[in-house]
Amino acid sequence: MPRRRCRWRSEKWWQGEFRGYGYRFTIPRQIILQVLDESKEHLSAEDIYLKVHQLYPAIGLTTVYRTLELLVNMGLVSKFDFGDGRARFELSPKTDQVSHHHHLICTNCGRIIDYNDFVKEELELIKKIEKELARKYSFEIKNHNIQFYGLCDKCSTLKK
Amino acid sequence: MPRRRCRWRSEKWWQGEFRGYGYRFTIPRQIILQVLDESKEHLSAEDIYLKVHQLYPAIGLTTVYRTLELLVNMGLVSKFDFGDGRARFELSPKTDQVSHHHHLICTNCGRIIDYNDFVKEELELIKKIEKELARKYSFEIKNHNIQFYGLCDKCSTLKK
DNA sequence: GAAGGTAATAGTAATCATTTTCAATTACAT
DNA sequence: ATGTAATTGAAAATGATTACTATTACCTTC
Repeated sequence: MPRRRCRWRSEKWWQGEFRGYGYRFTIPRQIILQVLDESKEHLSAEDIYLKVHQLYPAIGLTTVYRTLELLVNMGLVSKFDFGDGRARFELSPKTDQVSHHHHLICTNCGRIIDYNDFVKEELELIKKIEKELARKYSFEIKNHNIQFYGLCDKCSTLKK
Repeated sequence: MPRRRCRWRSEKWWQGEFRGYGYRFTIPRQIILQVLDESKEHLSAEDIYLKVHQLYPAIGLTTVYRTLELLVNMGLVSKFDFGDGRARFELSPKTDQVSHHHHLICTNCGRIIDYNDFVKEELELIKKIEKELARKYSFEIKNHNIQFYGLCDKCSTLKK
């Protein structure tokens, strides 16, 4: 089992990222990144707030929202909508802690399955599409989102 | 120029769809489908309500929401989230009034561009992925969603 | 063709995630 | 150490969507 480094104590690679943008690397920002780094799940803003709050009760929900927005703009975090009325957040794959993946969403129970089968093929096609669309529509593509909706095994059998 | 048939006067093919589900084909439902059929844009619930309201002021916003939910469940309408906090609705491609397409979303101005370049290739890959994921995760895929985020030509040049 | 029963509707009020406001605090360059 | 703009937290505001309730439209059965 790989030993987990205590990332948030040492000078973090994120810190440089903040400096580059001219942002301060404050405690709330550190803690929020730490929480995102530690749980690979698809956390809502409130989920994150609750975890952050355990580590650092002084950090408020507003700050969580504000920080997440910042991180999304910086490209460190990806924001998703799975159709349940609340946004979800994950560290971006470019942070290389996380492998590139997409999502299966059960429209019945809300379960989310990450998959990375075919991601290579998907990414190849996406790259090709991006290039063509950039040319045709003069559109500068920064990001993409692929998701499948349907019924997970449990809900699928339940409905029969 | 193809002559537009006056679809909502004649017995509409939708009507049968409703009967099949055991739902009534009421005036609000007709009008909402008509509005969706006439404007190929990406309308929010309120956009739809305003258009519906011009044709039939008695129809309320609640009914619009309820009907859209019904239509989405029936598969006649697709629901999208473009990240601006309100859902958007379009007639589904399966209604064959609309060609299958995906979306480019400008994260700066919110402009939406429909594209159907590469859709054939996308659909082929998607079909392959669906089959594999269905097997591997016992997941019954009903639908998919592909979108690209970035900057449209105007916003891209503005930022330089 | 009328009565009865259920589905569908409108309007209002409530909900709930997310933003805004604003005064107080803090990071960090000097 | 200090000044200053960036950052923060609490409370209030916002805005899309949903719940509730009384009413109405439609279909069936007689």
